[in-house]
Amino acid sequence: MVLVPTKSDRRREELAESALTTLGAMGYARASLREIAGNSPFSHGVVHYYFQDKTELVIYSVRHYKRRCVTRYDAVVSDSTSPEELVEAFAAKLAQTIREEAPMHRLWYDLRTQSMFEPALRDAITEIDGTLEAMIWRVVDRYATLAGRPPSVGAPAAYGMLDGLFQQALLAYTAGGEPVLDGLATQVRVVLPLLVR
Amino acid sequence: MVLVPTKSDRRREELAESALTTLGAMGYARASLREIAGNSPFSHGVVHYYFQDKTELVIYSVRHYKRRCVTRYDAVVSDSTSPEELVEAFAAKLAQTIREEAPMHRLWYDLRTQSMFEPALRDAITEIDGTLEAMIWRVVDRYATLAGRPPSVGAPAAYGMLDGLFQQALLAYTAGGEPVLDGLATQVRVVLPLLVR
DNA sequence: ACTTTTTCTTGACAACTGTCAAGAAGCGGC
DNA sequence: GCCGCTTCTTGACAGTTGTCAAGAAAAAGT
Repeated sequence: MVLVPTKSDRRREELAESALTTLGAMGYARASLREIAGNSPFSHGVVHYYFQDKTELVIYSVRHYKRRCVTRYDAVVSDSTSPEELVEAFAAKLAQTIREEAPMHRLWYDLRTQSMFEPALRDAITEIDGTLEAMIWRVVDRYATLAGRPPSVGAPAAYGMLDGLFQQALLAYTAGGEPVLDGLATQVRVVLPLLVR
Repeated sequence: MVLVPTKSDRRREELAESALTTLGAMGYARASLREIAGNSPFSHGVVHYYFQDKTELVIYSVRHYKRRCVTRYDAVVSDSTSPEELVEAFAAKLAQTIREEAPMHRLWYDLRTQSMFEPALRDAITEIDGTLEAMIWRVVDRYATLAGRPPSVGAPAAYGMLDGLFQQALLAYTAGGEPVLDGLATQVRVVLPLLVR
């Protein structure tokens, strides 16, 4: 029905974009609505014109972001013609997204953790987490196909393990910067082959 | 020098214990000093008599807790006589600690994530994370020995992957309760063998 | 018993929070 | 130019936060 986004929709996206900057830099708890509005072209009151409350803004923002990003590895999947090529491309992409979007990833882990304390976040987080699992599974499944061997673990386990490595790398990157990213690539080269028979 | 804990030390532990309850239930950001003191035999002002600020109290508390808990799997390591036995005991212990200490684990992941936004937390978190990695490595290394095969990944990768699975299970347990814990045990039975050649 | 020191409570502070209402500003149609 | 509607700003509200100082209470020392 709604083919073009309404003027209201575009404002919401604009606000969401500003919110993501602030949220990514300060985290969920420390990012106040005034601070968020301060990094936007608007004043602090406008938030409640477009969103019911802070939670709705945050959920909208992170949904907005993740929608763009669940396709991050699709090119890796479709362009690779051998298992080795896929591993390299995947490892490179992982390191790249930490380098270029660390604040967004920090925000994501922050929100996912907060959802354990704040039920209002739970549904949205669970849904997004599912799309991330599917995203990772497309990579693993494709790797299995290229290698001609069946996966050795299910989608949840594959996601859990790779997400654990990613989170560890993000944490180390936050404290130690660039150098640690090589370690992540090395780990991925070792781990992906373990995920197929 | 100090063989017995001073009276002051015991008060600090007492406060830390109360703080852990509140922090575990509400998370780092939402647990105010008044709330923490409210769940203790003292009033809210006493915190600044024993701790310089909130951060110091929180770090002291989580250090206090983790010191007790890094030995959690040591019995598993020393009592197992076959790889299969170790896997079962380890999987059972993982599920048990989620069941019995979920709030503490939520708090830990909360603090670890906050450390990416708050440099004041970083040193303590990094140090504790190292002891957890060592704890997990003792399990994996022992499994490798019992299986008569060398580990296929290093300590950081082993910790990253297993921690990822654990965190995923904790998240699912928080939303879905008891039933999901069987899944964790199943995953561990599949994954541990992948960590040795 | 009196003094000194340690321990703890109370009440206040300035700053900050999410929320909302009143009205200004902008903008369409007429 | 005027009206009505949408959009946005301003300023206020009630509540909360970490922090700290003043002094009460308790304990220790003499």
